[in-house]
Amino acid sequence: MAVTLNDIARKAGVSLATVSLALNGSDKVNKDTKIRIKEIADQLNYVPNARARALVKKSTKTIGLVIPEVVNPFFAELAQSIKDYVRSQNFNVILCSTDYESEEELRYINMFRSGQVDGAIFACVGDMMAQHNDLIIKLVEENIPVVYVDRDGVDHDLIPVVKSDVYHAAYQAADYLISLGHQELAFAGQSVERLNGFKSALMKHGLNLKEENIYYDYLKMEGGYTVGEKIAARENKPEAVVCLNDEMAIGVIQALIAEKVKVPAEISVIGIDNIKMANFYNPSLTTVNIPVSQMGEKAAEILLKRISGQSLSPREKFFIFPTELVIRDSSRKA
Amino acid sequence: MAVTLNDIARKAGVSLATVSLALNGSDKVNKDTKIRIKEIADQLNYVPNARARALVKKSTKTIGLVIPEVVNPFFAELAQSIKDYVRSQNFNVILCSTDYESEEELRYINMFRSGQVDGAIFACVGDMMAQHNDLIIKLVEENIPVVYVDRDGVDHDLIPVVKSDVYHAAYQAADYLISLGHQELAFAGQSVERLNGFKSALMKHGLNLKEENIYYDYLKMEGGYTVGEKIAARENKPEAVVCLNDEMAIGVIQALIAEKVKVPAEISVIGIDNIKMANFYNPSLTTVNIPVSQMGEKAAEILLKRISGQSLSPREKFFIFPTELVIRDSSRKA
DNA sequence: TATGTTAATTTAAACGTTTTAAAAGAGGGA
DNA sequence: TCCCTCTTTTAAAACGTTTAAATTAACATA
Repeated sequence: MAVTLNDIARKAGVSLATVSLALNGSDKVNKDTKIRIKEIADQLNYVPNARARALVKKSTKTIGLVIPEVVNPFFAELAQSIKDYVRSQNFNVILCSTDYESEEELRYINMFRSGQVDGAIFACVGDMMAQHNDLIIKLVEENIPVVYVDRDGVDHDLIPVVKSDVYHAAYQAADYLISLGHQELAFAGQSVERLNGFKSALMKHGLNLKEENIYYDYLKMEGGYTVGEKIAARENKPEAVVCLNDEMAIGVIQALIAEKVKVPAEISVIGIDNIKMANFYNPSLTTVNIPVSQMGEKAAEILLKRISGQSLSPREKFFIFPTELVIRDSSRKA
Repeated sequence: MAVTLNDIARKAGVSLATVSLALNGSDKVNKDTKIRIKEIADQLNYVPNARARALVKKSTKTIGLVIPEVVNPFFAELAQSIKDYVRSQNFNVILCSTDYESEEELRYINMFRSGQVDGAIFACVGDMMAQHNDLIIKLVEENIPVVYVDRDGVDHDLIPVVKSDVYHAAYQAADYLISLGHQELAFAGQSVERLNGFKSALMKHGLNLKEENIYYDYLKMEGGYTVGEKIAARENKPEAVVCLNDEMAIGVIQALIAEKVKVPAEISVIGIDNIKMANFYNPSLTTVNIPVSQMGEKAAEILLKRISGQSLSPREKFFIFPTELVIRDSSRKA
């Protein structure tokens, strides 16, 4: 159905090889024939068959991106920035969302092994994903470069990692709240790294953390909402709460407001990520900025470097971005 | 580098064809050899080369999805639902975001023509995109099925369209506000169809629309914000405003609040889409629900039907979803 | 013994490119 | 005429599958 090199060759009265050469701009073919062939190709509206080309060139000009879900402002922005960079280098991206299911990630890994992509970025979090690390290493050994974004690496020499300093982000958040005079802080969300950063800030100021102030709830708005409800129901409430991410923070605030607890008058709430919504929420959300777009771009850049066979500088093998406190209206002095 | 059928054949001492047949479960090959071959394949960790397979089977088990941007709750949800359905049928999706640029869409169309996908869904809006309709028809004629989502179709028999009744959605929004007793209504956003729905509601109630009450601003939160500012600056403000989508509505409200205009006490604001955030915003957003997920699933279902060569019922060629008013806290009686 | 049947395996072509090595053609000089 | 060089074109292999058709082997039937 579709036009092939052969069709053009027949029409131009030359061999298929000449056509291929001509269209690829080889200087071995006569100028006039080249022009003639190009004209015919245009006229027939020829588009080379990517599958056939990929088969012989061993390159698909496509990368895979594995994220937990698109419906998540953080990962959406990550995806966007990766796509933007990669696209500027004439690559495409196959978006693979796992819905936090380990099984799904496995399917994607196999798909990548089947030669569908030239490389892949894994931005999937979660402990059960760690079990795939060896499979992913196998991927790399089969010459399909991989870079991790915000996922703990295995062996930096095989798999570069691009991260933000979320430990420090949580530290900054807690430290800031304490500097406002708050003494009893709560933490919402399940993330060892962030919880540790949170803890270390308390420790530094000689505050101790009660078990009841840690809420291991689901990392989305709904999870935040239930945390907010639990807090609202307590007699002696914490003075401030650090949330794993902005979505949770919004959920927490929403629940508190619904239960007539004033934010920030009675409780300060702070998020992490600085998604766009943080600035448009009401009250606007104090948070810690994580430079997602920059991270995505960096990861993409590193991956394409790897794909084109360039070697990486030591820094690029473990690239960590700093975070920054963004003060808005969901927090205030004690 | 990667393991091929040939490697397995050599190791098993049979021909390549037998291996292929065996692994594809053909009942022509002897039970024992089949088992033996499968064992060897497992042991070598064989994954068939998708490019080669695609070349001969003329099917990639992949579809393309064209949307304006991932960083947009509406399209993110659409993408998610399409991916979910398609994935359940063992297809993958290449996500293509155009950033509202016509040029980008063109590149994607050509990529689709190159045999990268078995079919495509176009959810891209915008007038300048219409100029690609003939190219897209060419795509279909080359046997790459296409379905449109929320994009005006050209010829229903070639390109099925899945829509929601946005005209009616805007009508519902305006009609509801009028029923609350509001007389002077504003509209924010550029969408002929929605504006027309809005107008028809006014007309039905004998209200006339002043030119100054139409704000043709950008369809995102920032756009909404500037609309909000403009409204706040006016002496005689409209009593209520219908926004093209929830994002704009949030922007409008945010600006109004910043300018000390109370929502909904002084102005009612209503959105369209019913994104998740609408429910978590503060005040929670009155809006008109558009069943994105259902639309995505339907579109995917229709596309896969087409790909597998099934014919469509007349209804499937133009599938329109009803919308539904969702009353929350950003609107109230005059 | 010849013939037919069935089951298992293999050969070979095909998919649409790229690319290397070889062939063909055109001049030019001796 | 022969040989050399240079330019242009072509043949053919390769990429890794699938699959229709051909082959082979084993065995039963007449």
